Amino acid sequence: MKMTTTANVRVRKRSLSAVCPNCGNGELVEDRTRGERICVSCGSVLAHGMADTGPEWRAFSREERDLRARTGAPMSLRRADKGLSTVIGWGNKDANGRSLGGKGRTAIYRMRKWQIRSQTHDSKQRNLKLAMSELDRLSSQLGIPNSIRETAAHIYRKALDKRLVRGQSIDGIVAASIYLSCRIHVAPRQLAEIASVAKVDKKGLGMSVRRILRGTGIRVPVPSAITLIPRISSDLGLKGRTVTRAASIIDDARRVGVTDGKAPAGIAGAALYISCILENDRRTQREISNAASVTEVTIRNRYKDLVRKLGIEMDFTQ
DNA sequence: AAGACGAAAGTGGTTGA
DNA sequence: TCAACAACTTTCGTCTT
Repeated sequence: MKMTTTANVRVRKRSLSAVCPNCGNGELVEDRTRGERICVSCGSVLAHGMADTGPEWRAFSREERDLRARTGAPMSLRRADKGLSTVIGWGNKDANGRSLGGKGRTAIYRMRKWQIRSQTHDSKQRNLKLAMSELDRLSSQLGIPNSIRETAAHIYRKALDKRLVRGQSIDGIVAASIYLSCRIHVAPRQLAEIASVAKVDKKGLGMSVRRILRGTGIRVPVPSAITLIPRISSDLGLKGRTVTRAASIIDDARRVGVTDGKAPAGIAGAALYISCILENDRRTQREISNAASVTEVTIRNRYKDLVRKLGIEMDFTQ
């Protein structure tokens, strides 16, 4: 993935020329959830992998976090206690160091008791700490923006509450939460993509995803081929015209009903392959299959299908 | 030599009895 | 629970550019 000089991107956002260098007209729009800048008229993705505004450091405990953070405490679902807990110490002394007498002591006992009950202390907190640090690590590596991270954290908490994490690897459930969160934000990543970064295999990840879906009753939109187009085509560095053409091919395909039951990535890859040829912006089947995380064979099968069923004229002589 | 093609066998998931 | 099934993958030999 290309990295742009991200430091400048955000600061100079307003002073950017509003004209797309690809199509010459059109207006540029920043899509923060995907970390991309997009031309509204031709659809070309002009920059991606934009600044990750999260901290560049990692921390494994509250103490480390507090030590490293250079700003005040935000309230975030991604912190094990949402950053809001108060701790009552164990000594039977008051603020001046004097021992407490009988009455004060029983009061403190009572407060301590309720405080401990109010945080399902130990195991859950420990679990969340590990999970949230893994969540940050994974999503940084995948370039997942904060909004999607928060949703992922929310999903993880839900899973934890429903005891879905018991007996499963924390990492696996975290990865699954990220996967689901991406789908909810209609910025789908594929299982294989996330599995390659997480310490779980694709099969295990899929099982965790279904476990969460079943256990929590969360509803997520089914990923469609069209939502995969921006991601795949920006990896390939395609022309804007090629991208929009691929999108319209998928539109047609859906109307004709060619997309049912097929892997969205296969359809997306095939549509891109076709529009690459039509727009004379050639990419090999291998390049596309890599970007779409499917095999060349699948690209071939799908694109034959599409060409046949949509009656697309393919002219290879150009 | 690289890319495209398609056959054959294998895999994991879904469906229906 | 099992078998049948569709979609997809892997592998590999062949053809095309």
